[in-house]
Amino acid sequence: MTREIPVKYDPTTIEDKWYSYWMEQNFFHSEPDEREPYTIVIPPPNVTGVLHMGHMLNNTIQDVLVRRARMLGKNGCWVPGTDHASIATEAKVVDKLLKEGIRKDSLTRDQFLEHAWEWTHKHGGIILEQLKKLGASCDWQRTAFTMDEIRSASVIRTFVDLYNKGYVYRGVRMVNWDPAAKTALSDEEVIYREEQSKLYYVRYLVEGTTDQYITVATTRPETILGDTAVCVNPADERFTHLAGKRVLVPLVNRSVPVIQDEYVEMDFGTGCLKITPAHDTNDYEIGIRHNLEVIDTFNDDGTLSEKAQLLVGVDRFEARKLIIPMLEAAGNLVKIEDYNNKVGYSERTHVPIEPKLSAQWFLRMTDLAKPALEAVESDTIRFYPAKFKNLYRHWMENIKDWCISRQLWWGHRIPVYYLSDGSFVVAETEEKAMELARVKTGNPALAFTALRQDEDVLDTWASSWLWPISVFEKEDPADTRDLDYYYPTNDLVTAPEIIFFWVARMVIAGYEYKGTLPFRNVYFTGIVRDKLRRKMSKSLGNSPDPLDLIAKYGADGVRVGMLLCSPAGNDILFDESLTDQGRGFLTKVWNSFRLINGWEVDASIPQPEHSRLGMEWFRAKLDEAILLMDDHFEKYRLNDALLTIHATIRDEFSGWLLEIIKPAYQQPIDAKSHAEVIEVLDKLLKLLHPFMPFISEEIWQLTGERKAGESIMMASWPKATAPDHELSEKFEVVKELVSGIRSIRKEKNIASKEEIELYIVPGEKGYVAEFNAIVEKLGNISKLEVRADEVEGAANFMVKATAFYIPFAGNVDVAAEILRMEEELAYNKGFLETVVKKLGNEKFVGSAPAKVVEIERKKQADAEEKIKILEERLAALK
RNA sequence: GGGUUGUUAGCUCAGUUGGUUUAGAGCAUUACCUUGACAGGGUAGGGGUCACUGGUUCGACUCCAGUACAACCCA
Repeated sequence: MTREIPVKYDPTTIEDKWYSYWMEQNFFHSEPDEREPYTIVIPPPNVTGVLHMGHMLNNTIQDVLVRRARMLGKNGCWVPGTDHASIATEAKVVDKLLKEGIRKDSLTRDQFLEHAWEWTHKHGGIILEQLKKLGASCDWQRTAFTMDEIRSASVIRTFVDLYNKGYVYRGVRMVNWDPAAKTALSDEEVIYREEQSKLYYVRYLVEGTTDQYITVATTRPETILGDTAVCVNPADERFTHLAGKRVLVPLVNRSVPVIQDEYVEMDFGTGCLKITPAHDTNDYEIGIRHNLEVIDTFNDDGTLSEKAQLLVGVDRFEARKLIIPMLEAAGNLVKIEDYNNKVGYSERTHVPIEPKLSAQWFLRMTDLAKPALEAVESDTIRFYPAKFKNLYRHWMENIKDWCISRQLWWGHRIPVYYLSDGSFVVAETEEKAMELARVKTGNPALAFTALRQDEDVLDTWASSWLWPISVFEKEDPADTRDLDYYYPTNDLVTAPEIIFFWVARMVIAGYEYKGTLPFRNVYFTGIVRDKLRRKMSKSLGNSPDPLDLIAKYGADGVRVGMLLCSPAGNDILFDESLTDQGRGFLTKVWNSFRLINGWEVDASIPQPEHSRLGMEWFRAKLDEAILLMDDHFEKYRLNDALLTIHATIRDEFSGWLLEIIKPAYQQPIDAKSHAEVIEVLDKLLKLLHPFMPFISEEIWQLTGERKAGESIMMASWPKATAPDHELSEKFEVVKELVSGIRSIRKEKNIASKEEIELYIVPGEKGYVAEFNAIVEKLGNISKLEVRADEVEGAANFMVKATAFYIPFAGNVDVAAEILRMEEELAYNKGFLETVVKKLGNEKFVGSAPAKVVEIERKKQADAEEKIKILEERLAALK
């Protein structure tokens, strides 16, 4: 059945061909049926984003999992979709409009949203199209978007429900304020950077004195104008005399108390801390404890407000420069020191964050978090690797209320409607809000214009946390057929950096709204970094374009390249040599098939003994590999599973089996061996398919008569029968022997084509002749003979306690031979010594398990025998 | 400052209840093979006192404590 196939494997055309075929056959689509479901929801990428290396890794892993699940007979469903990414997308749209000369504040909310939707429609599908190139077997008919109708309705419904249950509240809190975007940010959206700054020492006059001062150290002298106390540690004896006194704030001469709080570190700065409750999170907490006045001296854009009294309207950084000479002139500046501190920056606008008091919507988390913590603690939800449980627990136990409002337009607008008196109602729609408002006011004629909806939108994660539920919802929320079938999902594949943003919150939402977990297993991938350990990012320009990589190495090559080096949770240091390895393997698989494909089959010749033995051994080896892979998959050790099939194909199948059964040049192969090798190849391809879907499909289609609509992706995962471990172990000795022969050939310059003779002098346990046929073939041996004694003038080597001799033309270098044997002897003696020492220890023999002691005794016997033989042979040579 | 995790070959990493011939893989490197599937190959080799110091144990890369260094998370 020789077919014409190309010498070189061309991934591009073959990958496009099979992806189209799978799509036409609708293999990726899933509908509920009687099979066990296997569900993954994609971590939705940013709708206006493009594919980066992190997505490649993450989605390759998901594809591997879902493809294997289908082959195991499960109803595999991988739901794709995108996320509206409120702040990131809005920032991009604002930038784009600015380039067109349009300022955001010149537009109405509706006009701006029109631009945002236009942008979304233009860029929204790009990333999903890119995933197709990778081979992702997503159920595209289920593609969801966090801002489509169904998902939006779900978000709003949830907000109203949480409000009605008392979890949502409006509060004035210290938030991370982005003065450029003029919005609050969550803690997770702030990036702290080490920065060189100054520590300013400023003295405050003690009230009622003319020469007593207390000196504080601060990095932000411009906030002095908002000071409402000076704080010392109660244990600090240097300041006990000041307790209860008051001091005057420099420049504005406000009288403020000296308070005592253990928060102050005695050995930092002067041991005195100025307290500005409006502009520092810790100061705010202290302010609450000591009932301090709060003076907000900043405007929303970061300039100083009327309340500052001085420098009104000046930007905060300009104010810092200007206030120093003012303090100096007033005689309050003591000294300035260089200082390194960490400053928070906005992840999106890159300006320093201003801690600011602001009215925001919050979600009370403490009660909601309880079942979510329990689920992970009890391993109801499993983390891979498990070390992330610690991180999760730490966060959950110290959980803070979640600030869910954002001062943006792009997102789900908060369904809160204010009345003219400042009171409000919360409802899913304006109409329902109106009803509530009419009841509330007792005025059935209340007009719609009397209601004003909250201007803010919800944090994006307030939609993402519903994702495992909302992707299965229908227009009619009562239609729960899909949700009932696919939920809880099975596996979530994501990055550890969003364990709080997303994973924890999904678990919370799952328990609150479905009463059960959203997924059973969470697989944390690493971060893809470059060789210098920098995270790969577009802004750094250190990331290759994934599509270029696919074009160059093939999707299969890229997938394998990434997985080869990525144990769960470990960062991967990406280098093109990895994808190069992937491509190398692709070529190896192709050439192995090309070899088999090129053989003429002759039904009249019987199966040679070496082929019969080789096949028998390989079947045992393959069974071992299947069991090992299943075990690796079970433990989510995907790269180990890949390494197993990689080694089985490259080393065992191509390196050993094919060499064994390969007919002589231009000779046909017997029909039995041919059929058998196709059979094992078929299994190997199936085991390979989750990792390399394209080449496995291409070859599988060529190895038999396939009907239209057939595909390896719908084939069954191979099952192992009890492997013959004894056989595969015995074969390892054969490998050692063949390697020994190859070494001698190399050492003595004997060409592989040249036939040689092999003489065997067995040790006490004798020589197993079972595999002689294979040894003869692979070693190109013309004569194989077991003897009782030394062969003169021959190269030799040992495997275990058996000596092998190969006569050759030329002189034996006796001196070199002696040297080599002496080295081997020394090694064995050293080894024996450690074993004997161990066995000589009564405590060891007494307390170690019998099995372990037995193994040690066998080591001893083996080493002693080998030493004996080596000594005899050395004596004979000398 | 608090927490978490790590430190094994030149590099990136395995090492799965402490014992499996005195530590494994890939890459890189060295030598040979322009072989009849595969030079994007093949064959054979070199390379490690498992960060350091103690402790537990008959036995420690593995468990415990401390030290040094690194990364990440939180403030």
